[in-house]
Amino acid sequence: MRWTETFIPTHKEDPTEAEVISHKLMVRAGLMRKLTSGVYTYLPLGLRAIKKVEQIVREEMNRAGALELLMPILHPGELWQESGRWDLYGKELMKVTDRHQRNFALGPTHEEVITDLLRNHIRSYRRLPLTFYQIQTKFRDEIRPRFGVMRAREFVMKDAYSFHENEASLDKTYQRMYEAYARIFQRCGLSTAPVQADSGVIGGDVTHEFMVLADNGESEILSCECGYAATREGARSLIPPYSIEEKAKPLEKVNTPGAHTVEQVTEFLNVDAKRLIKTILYRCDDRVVAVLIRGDRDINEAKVRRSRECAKLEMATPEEILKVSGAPVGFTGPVGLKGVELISDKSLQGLVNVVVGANEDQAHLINTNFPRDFAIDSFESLHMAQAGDLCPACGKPLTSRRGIEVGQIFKLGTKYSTSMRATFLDQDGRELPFIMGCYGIGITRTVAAAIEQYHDEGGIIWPITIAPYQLLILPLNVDDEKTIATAEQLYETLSEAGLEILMDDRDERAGFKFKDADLIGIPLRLTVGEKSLEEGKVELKLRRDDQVLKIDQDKAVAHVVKLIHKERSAIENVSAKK
RNA sequence: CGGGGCGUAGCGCAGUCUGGUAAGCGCGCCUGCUUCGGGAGCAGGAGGUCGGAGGUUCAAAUCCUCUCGCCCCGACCA
Repeated sequence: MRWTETFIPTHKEDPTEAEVISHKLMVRAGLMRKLTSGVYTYLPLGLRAIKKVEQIVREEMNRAGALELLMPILHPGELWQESGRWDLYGKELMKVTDRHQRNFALGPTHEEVITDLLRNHIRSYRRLPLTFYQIQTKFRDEIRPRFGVMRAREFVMKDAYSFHENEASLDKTYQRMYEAYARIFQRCGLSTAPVQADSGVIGGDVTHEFMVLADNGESEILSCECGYAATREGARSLIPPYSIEEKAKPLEKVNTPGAHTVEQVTEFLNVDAKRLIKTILYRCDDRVVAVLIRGDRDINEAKVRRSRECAKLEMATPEEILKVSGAPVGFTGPVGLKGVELISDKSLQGLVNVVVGANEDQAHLINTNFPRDFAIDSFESLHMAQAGDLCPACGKPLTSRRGIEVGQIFKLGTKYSTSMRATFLDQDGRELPFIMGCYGIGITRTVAAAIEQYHDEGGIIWPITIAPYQLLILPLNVDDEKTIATAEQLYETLSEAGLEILMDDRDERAGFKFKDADLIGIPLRLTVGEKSLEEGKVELKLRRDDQVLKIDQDKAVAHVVKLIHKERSAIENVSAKK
């Protein structure tokens, strides 16, 4: 492709709206433009990088035995009502109505549609297992889109769904996908870490996220030197033990005017937050559950949801709190709390003489002890993990890093097949729900993550496997006949050799073209200029280092082909061995 | 959803408080000359319903009301 015949609107200045480097560079390098909040047009250069990632994903999905199809972006509302997610998915589900006022949703993910397909067409265990995938635009009405394509509302995603007759078959496919994912990200040149995660609204029990480590990533990863790694939400950390060597004192009520947060209460009473119990009321489907946790810790709602097996979990409203506890928000406590389940995080074990809300306006109880003053129905791990907690695998402290989630795989089980009555007949003629798995990769986010990982002050440094072009030919002075003739000839010969080439044939000054070359980050650059041509040479340079290699004109083709091969295999052979 | 900020030329911004030759700057774009190996110089030029609607006024980018869009922070931990 000739620069003058394509569309690469580069910019010298950062766009004001961009915060993170990948967003800035994707705009500056002419990869994309914003249409509206969280929605982008991918320009030719950006689209080429996206297509490269897609192709790698496609190859690896096919290799793993998945079948490509393409599902609609517009989903009938009934399908989502059937699975229960019409109400449960949340506001991110973009709902629309057609001219007949029929309800539709823009697909944020496709479990419903694929399950509907399978239930209509697969009746026998003999056809299982089956895995389908698609690469398609998704829409999620994010509460706050940001960081460009990293948290967009409209984005390209690969999603795959597998169907099985039993757990063993699901395990096998899950493992296969896990390995495919590792290969995909390696082939994209990315270093990723698989971590244990929470399954959120998708559902299911076992799930891993693939993270690209990046300082400004949105997700916090807790990891241990033993190899354990999990997201903050998914971590099963242990809280360092804290016990108090004190005799139980008599229960006492104290006035705590105006103190309705942990901070205010601890300050008012001059006690450590660890000696306070927070009592949080949740509406869990149709019942109310009180969750107790030590004052210095936060609750992991995903754990509560799983523990109570409820579909919808929300904090109780102030009205509900008043009704249940008899006191306004800020004074709830476990003593005398009636009509609710009382579950506790394990962080309460070992506590003596603690502070709790009195279920009375402007009052707390001190020197509370259990089971003397109240009973706890069960002790479970319900806390949000944090750095410094202990590794569930080996007991050493966990450390915190940040990452960008580029892929996630789930064992769904029968969540959707049961609610949507998608069944097959096993060999004994029994009707059973499909056992499912699902597997996503954020394609556009992967491109952004690659830029986060590979850039310098000058711009992007594409890994060659996902670069929009492999080689940039840069004739310095397009008015010089010899220069342009040489460049044209190299362009032609190397194109015939199968290389993807961009030639900067613009009539611009050298410095200008060099700056743009660095900005758009094509991995190899072949500079053709009068000075070197006098010696019969052209100049070959890798974007990622500073060395300029002067090579004989007639050896240039062979050299370039060899170097590209070398660059590719540096990335791809690693994955081949794994 | 709450709070804050911003909408003026393709991009980045000043001007708004204090209404009146305040429609301006830099980059980019067009023409010409010079220059030509890391975002050139000079000269000339094109380009704006000042986000939109309504209002106040002799007069509105500027004041008032409404509205739309964009960005940032926060979002119930008792």
